[in-house]
Amino acid sequence: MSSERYNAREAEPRWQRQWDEKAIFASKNDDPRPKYYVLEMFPYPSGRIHIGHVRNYTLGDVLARYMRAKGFNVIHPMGWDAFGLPAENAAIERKVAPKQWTYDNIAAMKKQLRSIGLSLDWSREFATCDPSYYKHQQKLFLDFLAAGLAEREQRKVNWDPVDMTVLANEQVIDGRGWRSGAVVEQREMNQWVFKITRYAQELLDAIDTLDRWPDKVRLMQRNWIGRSEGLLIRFALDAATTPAGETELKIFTTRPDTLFGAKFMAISADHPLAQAAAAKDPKLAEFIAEIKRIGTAQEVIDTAEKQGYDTGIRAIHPFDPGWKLPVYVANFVLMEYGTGAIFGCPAHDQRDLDFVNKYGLGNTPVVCPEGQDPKSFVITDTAYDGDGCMINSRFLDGMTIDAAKEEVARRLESELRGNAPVGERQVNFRLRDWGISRQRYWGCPIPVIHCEKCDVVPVPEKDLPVKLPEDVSFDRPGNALDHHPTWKHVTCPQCGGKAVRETDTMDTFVDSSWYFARFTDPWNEQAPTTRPVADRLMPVDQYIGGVEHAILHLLYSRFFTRAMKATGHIDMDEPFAGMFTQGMVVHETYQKEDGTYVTPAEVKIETGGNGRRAVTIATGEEVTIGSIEKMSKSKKNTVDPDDIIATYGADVARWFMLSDSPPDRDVIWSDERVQGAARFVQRLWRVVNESVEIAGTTATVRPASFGAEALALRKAAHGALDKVSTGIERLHFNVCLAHIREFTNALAETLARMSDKGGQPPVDLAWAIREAATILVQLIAPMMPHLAEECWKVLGQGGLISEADWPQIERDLLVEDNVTLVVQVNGKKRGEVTVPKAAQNAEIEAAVLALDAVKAALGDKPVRKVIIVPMRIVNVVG
RNA sequence: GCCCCUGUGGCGGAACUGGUAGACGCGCUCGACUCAAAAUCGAGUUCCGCAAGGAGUGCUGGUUCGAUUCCGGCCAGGGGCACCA
Repeated sequence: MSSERYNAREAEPRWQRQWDEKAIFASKNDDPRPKYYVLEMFPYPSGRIHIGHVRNYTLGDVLARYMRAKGFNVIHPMGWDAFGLPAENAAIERKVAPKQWTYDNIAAMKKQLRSIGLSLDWSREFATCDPSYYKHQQKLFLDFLAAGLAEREQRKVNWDPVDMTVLANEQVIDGRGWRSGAVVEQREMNQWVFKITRYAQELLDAIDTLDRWPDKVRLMQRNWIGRSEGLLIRFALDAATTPAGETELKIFTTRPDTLFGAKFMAISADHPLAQAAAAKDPKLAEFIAEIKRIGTAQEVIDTAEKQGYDTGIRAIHPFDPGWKLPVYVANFVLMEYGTGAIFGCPAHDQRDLDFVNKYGLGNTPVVCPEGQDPKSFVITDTAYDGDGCMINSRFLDGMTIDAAKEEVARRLESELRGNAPVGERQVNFRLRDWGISRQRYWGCPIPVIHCEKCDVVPVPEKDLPVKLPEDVSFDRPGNALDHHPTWKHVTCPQCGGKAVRETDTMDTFVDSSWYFARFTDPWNEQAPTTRPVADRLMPVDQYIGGVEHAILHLLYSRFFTRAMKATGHIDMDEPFAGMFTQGMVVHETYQKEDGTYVTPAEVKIETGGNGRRAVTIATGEEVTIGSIEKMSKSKKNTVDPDDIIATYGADVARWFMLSDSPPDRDVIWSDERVQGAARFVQRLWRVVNESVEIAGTTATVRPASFGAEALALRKAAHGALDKVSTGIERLHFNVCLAHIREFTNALAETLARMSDKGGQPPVDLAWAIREAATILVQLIAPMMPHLAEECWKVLGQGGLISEADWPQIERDLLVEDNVTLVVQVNGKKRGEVTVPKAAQNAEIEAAVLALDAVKAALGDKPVRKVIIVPMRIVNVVG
């Protein structure tokens, strides 16, 4: 063989330098071509790129490079989601300033990203911790505040008394703070919230328009928003039993049909009525305190028993003034949902049934399943929540559930007490407003000032950004910003009196809720976006990231885009036209006999006829090959992108990431398969070089006609081109790669035949070989750009393949004159016939019935029917 | 508990709107080249069977000339939500 092995280690940095020097991936906002915006979720600068990033960015890069070749102005930016807790932890543990730590990490990771050969537009880069970014975020906050989309609210939060900070639910483990281990308290605190609930219905409805989003994500968002329709009912309270001033109790129910099965009312411990009653009843006060102490942490909810305390208050049934219902304070009623009060219908709700069975309140079934005799229908310890016919319900008897719901709603809506109707149809959402206050230093400062006289005063726009101080100390737990000796002390912009800054910073999810819009014009120093530019470049055409962000990040971004529209920063509702959730990279685990894990780099896989075994490289000790799991430090089943690139090169890593597994499923990292990718790199290199050796590079005139062999090769080339093009557009990369390999095999076979014959190919075949090799290289260019550049040079093409146009498909070549039809007898394949495409059914039938295999399969049975599916199949029914 | 998704060779997976199941790759077996190894090339590889042939897409019914694909029931694995009234 004349050609040398392809040397990725030498070639890759060389091409990366060339791309950089020519800045070919930097997109311009005045580019007249149609835009295509590809975005992968930007990384948190933890210090190192992990293999999941490599997958994420490779997927996006294939699409970006393809769309660029198709003539689009591709926007493919990258930045850093740079605020967050790890920087503060580093500051505490390693005595390095959060800012320093973050920017060092960014520099290191940027270098790693470059080594992957991604076609990123670094001219648009920013980090969310840059004051030039968060300045605009503060402006957005002020605009939202002015528009009533940001508010201050009393909220219950998880408070870690040792670290002196609010914790997210995910940071509370078994009721304790994840870092301090302290028992977490529920505290009422003043929090800044974004009014996402104002868009609940809109966010829900618009999910239907997101036709390029995964169904799974859309469903998760629907469930998260959690719309339910029901009836708000004002129960009157028996005056003799209630604390002063309380005359009614509002409840929300989705089952007004079961109103005649009511046995009790239950209210949350936080309900005002409960508070009022507790003022007079020390035992109740104690009960409430107990409930609050236990809290509502996940663990507790699963195990805690339903508990209630009879307040002595009696509510009056809306359809029967004489019917009194006891009002309990119950530990399972949430103040945050509905009105914080319910009526209990034990026969048809399991939780209510458990409750009455504990307190001996009994139950009355009001919905009778079909085929059941109402007289003998009894509920003991399993509630019935199915369909049926109303019973024991006076004027509702005999109705369906739906009719009964309607009737109750109709009657209560028209019944007035005071000036208001007793019942009101209402829609409730599970979605809550988004609390954004965090008692953290390393986040975007909330630009408001608290003045004793003027209350909350927005920071004037001219004073933005409110910059984070850099001389902070992390000696004490809690918010370093709050501890800073001078930072928070300011004069009030309104009255000039003494005032303090808000020391809470924004949730880091805020930073990532609009970065995609900022990428459209990160150079604008005056405003978050440049309207015409943002309107033209948005929405993101294809967004790619992990499914773990299916709800929060994507929902917040959808809200933010609407809020930015309402405040005039952009003119659209949906930020992401296409969304793709990629799977994880997983790996086998290896365990020594003593149970300790070993990294893949430390083991060697031995294969043989009797299976695979793993031994350590150091000692040869056999280790157990364990389950395939998400890569994690604790299981030590990680691979380092740097190692992979150093050993095999970026193209191999990229090719591997794209092969075999569909991008939305998990991919198993396996060294054998990585080697398979490496083999393909060399094979492709050989095939291209051989093509050039056999067919030359000199451009020749396209022959007027092609012989059979040349034509076959051309058909393979254009067939592959067609399939790979549509495959990339559908993100079916694994199938694209299979087609590329098939086509490579076809070209290699043609070449092999040529060298067997030992001669020069005829001009038509030489031309076809050159064409095939060129198309092949262009097909792999989005996936393996470095190798493609190197091959492009070998092919004698000028310029960079990264700047070349996607080849034109000659559709004529995809059309066949003859079709091969599969022949079945009674649904079983018995043979094939090849007929002219224009053949009439009668001709086809005759040809099929003449086949020996068909005659044999039929035996002496007569032909009853012949089904001919054009272009596909013939089925003879005997 | 509620909702959703997925089950195809030894493995990852392919199969357009019902129309040749197993493309492509990994692994394995045999062979060529080599003193040898690596690399490369060739042949084979769903199962049963020497073969002819038969069976086969988690199991089980159904619709259809024909089902991996559509419908019903079940089993297994994974995910989301979860005192949501």
